[in-house]
Amino acid sequence: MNIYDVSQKAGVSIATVSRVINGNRSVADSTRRRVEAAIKELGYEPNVFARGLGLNTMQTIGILCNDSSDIYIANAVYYLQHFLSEHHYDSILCCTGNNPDDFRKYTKMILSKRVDAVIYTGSQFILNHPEDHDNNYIVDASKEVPIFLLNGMLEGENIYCVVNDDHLAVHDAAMKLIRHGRRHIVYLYSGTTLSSQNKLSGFTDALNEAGIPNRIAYTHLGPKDIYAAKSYLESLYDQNLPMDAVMASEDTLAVGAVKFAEEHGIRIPEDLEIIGYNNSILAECTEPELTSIDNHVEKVCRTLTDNCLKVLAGEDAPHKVIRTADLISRETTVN
Amino acid sequence: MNIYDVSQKAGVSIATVSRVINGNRSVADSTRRRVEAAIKELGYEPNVFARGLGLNTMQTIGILCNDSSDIYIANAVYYLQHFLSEHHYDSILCCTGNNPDDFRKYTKMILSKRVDAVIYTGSQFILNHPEDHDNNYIVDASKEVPIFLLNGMLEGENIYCVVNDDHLAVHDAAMKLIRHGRRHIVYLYSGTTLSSQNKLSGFTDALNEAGIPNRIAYTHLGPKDIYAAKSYLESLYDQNLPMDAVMASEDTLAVGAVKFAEEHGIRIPEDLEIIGYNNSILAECTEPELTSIDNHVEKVCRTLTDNCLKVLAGEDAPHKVIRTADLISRETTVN
DNA sequence: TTGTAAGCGTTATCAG
DNA sequence: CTGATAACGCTTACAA
Repeated sequence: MNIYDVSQKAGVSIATVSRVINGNRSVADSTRRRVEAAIKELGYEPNVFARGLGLNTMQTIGILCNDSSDIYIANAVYYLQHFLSEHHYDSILCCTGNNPDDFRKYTKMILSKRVDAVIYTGSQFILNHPEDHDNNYIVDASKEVPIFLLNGMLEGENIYCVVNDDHLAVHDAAMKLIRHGRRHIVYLYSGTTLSSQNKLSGFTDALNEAGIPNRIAYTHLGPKDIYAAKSYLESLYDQNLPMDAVMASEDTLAVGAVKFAEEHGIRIPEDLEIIGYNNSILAECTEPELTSIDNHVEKVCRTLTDNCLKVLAGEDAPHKVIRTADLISRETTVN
Repeated sequence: MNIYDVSQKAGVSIATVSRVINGNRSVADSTRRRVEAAIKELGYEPNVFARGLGLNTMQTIGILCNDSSDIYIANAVYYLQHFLSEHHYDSILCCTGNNPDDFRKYTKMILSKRVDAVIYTGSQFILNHPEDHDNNYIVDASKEVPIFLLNGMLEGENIYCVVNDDHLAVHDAAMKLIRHGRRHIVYLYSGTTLSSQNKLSGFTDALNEAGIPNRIAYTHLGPKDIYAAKSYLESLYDQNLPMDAVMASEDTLAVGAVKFAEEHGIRIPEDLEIIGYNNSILAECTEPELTSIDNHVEKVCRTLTDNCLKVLAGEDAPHKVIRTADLISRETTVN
């Protein structure tokens, strides 16, 4: 079953069939109808390989992420795939893990599949040693296909970024705590990605602006470490260090803070306010429920895929979109 | 840059280059080395489209799921993609939603991409009205490529299933509660999938075996409805119906049960035991932490991909693998 | 508006 | 063991 069968059935040449399939204008209406009927009747589907050979595209987008089982990433992947499929683009998913050496490897792999674009989901893909040309793997890739970064920033002619203003979000949340009179705020974070750094600097900037001595304690934990967060806070507690609020770069870490407070009879939010990040379902699981920063994954993904579709259609798109996140107040903060 | 360039550089014909690329035995070692050197030097990568055209395969597996943002599914997708990529298979991800009409549509779509196999992740793909030939869309697909069902059961020559014994897991967990003296167990569940039905019947069978009048209350909620679960329990409570344990088909629903108990000053586990399902991270977020049934997603996925790779290599594989789940005891049950 | 025919870059079948 | 050469199924100048 191929294009010849259709052409025979419709009594036209394969060129005409091809034109109909590709929505080419110059086909007489009557001919078009005849061909469409033949296609339908035979249940014909063009061979994607042959099509790809001719067009050098397969309507497929490569989605790279470090770990699609992470709640935040899983949501992002879901929305990306969903929005792209609305426009008849398929998604090839590839998880790289967190080893930067693998970023280049998987980028090459996905490019070798001749995807039409690559989406990097998560700021860990942006490495921080410019002198080592660490990010060249992305720049190189951008010479082949347009590149889209979700929560990553990189300049480049063929590179398009959508980022959350993590700095601002954390800054404002910290300011809120400071206005509540909190002076001993612990910041828990994980990783050293661009996003992590922005969040952290948002926090320290807020303290500095408020003239609070920047002797806050903070540490570096894994992204899923509820218990590491809890025991870190316990170690501070055991040292009798004052602590009246906790901010976290991930909801998981904030969950650890809730557990810590509960175990030590510390009242939330009276004695300890807690703010998480991502506004994931975890924020609704704890008691009291977590106040958390929501960066609107769905909208971010929509913006990114809109840009992607524009670029693929040959239109212009902004190289840099900055979105703001919102604080969702629940029960671990005052008010 | 194509196979001709390589052949020229190596001073051989394209046929020989092709043989080297495909690991064909009948190439002299010296020739092979020469070709490999040329490939390396030129950084040549075969064109996947042309390759696909010739071989009619692209080393790609289609993964269908209803919603990849669901924690359980996200984990499954992660492991599937990961294990397949270890064997140089790429994954096309496609989320169908929960409308059965779309199952056929997306199946067709993914088949039109000429994937080498299709994996259906989740039991909702198995519909329950045999008289309507509801599942023919899978059977039809199995005529084109091998089909793998994760947590779904369907007979068929080219269909391979890996399922958890949900019935047994829930049955045993219920028995445990009964042994603890619980007589008023509420079962919360979501959906009407095969898996849901098995869980439910495991529950009712246990009650029957124990001679407990099967006047348990249970209800039908969305899979992510923490609050629906909570308010459903509240409605029972308001009616003064006795209740000394809650079992749930999803951790989210069990989280709702914890919230309910907390709000009404009901002691866990003394007055109310609670058992969730999936042993997700949610089980670790509540206080007390949830006892939950773990069905070992990673191993299930490993078994499935092992089978898949075998079948694609032309080897035999079992059409039906049944795995057992384990109860992970935490703080919402006695002992 | 339509058809002819030349690619696209492989793999696979023959001969040699 | 190696090389011509015919598929593979489609797109797209170029002609008509």
